[in-house]
Amino acid sequence: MDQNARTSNPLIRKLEGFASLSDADRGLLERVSASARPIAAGTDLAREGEPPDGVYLIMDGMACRHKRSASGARQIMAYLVPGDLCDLDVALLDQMEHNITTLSDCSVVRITPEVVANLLEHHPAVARALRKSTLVDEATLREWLVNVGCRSADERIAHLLCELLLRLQVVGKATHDSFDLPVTQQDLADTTGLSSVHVNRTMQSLQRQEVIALAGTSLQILDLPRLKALAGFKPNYLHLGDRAAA
Amino acid sequence: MDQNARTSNPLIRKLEGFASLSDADRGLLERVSASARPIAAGTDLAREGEPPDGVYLIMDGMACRHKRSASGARQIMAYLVPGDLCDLDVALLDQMEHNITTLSDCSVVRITPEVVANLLEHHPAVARALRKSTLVDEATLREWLVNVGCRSADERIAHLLCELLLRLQVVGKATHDSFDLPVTQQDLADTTGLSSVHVNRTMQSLQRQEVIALAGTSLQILDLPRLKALAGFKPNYLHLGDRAAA
DNA sequence: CGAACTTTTGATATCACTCAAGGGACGTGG
DNA sequence: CCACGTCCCTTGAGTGATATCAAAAGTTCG
Repeated sequence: MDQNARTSNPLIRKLEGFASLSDADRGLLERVSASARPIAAGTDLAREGEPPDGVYLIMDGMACRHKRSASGARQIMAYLVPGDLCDLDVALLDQMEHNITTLSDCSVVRITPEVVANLLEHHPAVARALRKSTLVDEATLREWLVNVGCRSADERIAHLLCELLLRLQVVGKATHDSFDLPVTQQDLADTTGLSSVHVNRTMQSLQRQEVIALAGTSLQILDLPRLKALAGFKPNYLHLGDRAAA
Repeated sequence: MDQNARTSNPLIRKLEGFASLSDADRGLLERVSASARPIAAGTDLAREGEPPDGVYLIMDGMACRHKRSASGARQIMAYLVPGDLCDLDVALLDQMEHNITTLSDCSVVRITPEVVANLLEHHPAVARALRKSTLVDEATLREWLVNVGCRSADERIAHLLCELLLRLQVVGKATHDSFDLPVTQQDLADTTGLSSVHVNRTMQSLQRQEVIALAGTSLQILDLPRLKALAGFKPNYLHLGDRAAA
């Protein structure tokens, strides 16, 4: 089943880690994800206060969930990377209570509620994988709360980078030790609950320690064991099973 | 349908806000929740690293999800109040990646995966309500991330209290302006990412301003508009619809 | 080539933390 | 019924991590 995982389709790669898919399942997912459209950076896919408009699947690039507090500060609550899709059951809600916005140029599929319902009802393996994937998204959100609630600035940044490396590796968007991080330091600040100035200093410190190297938007992890140790990173919440070896 | 909501069953009260239930649905839920057992404060219902053991439903008291960071700090990631139930699909996971522990003496129902599956497959209105309820739990988690990521100490505490008042009102566990808060200041600290000393000072300040009054574990909101304003509280994430009037 | 955005740097400020000790409240056992 | 232990709340003093402010230096792109 692993040779099949060598598809370049990030959704299929991810879901195969959560359930064994049949050729028919894979074909179906291939067809569902074929209608990806390019979306420019900074585009809202969903807006707070508006009714949800279907389920979005990211095929390339990065997007995020975020909202603003009453005082105007922005909090990013999730990164959506290739293979991620937002809220299977979102159609049940009248209103979004947060925004979904692309952070970089993206390739995105909009899946209608009908197609989602069909997947969930008539394709049990896919349904299981999708539900499991949703549980992992929730676990990730909880881990982010731990990140902001409990960890120091250095730990927060290190933890975020560990997580991204693993998640991107799973869908074939990271090599052994590097990946593209197409977000500003302000975005990282709004993700980690820090100021952008402090994110800058923290990233510099990690570079001076030769734990990471940054060239443009390309991030290389020079010393992953060290980065994990700094972060106190335990990958169990991603429920990757044996894929967590990395 | 509102006269029916006057049941004292917190699960039914909550779910009726999310979908119209038939008498049969209500009867079924009544039967499911009839087997509540008393559980002492400080008991683990689920432990990190262990396989999940079914779905828990809180009928009375308060429990929480929490985990410890590598450095030993505890983060509480959710409060479970009467009517709340944890992760419908949790049976899909091999391992818990967080703990669920009672904060006070509780009355708890363990629902087997089979019963959950039956509810989801054969009782569409109940299934819709349960799924919607899960979406609200997620939205609440996101709001908590905003709370720790963006807000000052006073705002965090005020926001938490606003949320609890509303959630407890929905299930009939709060009067117009007061409810029981059976948690220590250390618990509140681990919830909000503050130190217990600072929680103490913040609570005192809210009392001095005559926004709240605390007598033992009983909390009274003296000036709800003020408390909401302090918190920048917007209840939309709870998806209460017209019940959010409070 | 200029405008807009992002990164970087330095100086200063502050909110919340830590440490440490005292005072209640509550329960248990003598 | 009192003594004692434990847990929680409270207070004060000192500290520190991170924020804020402001400006300069890069970068990107039309």
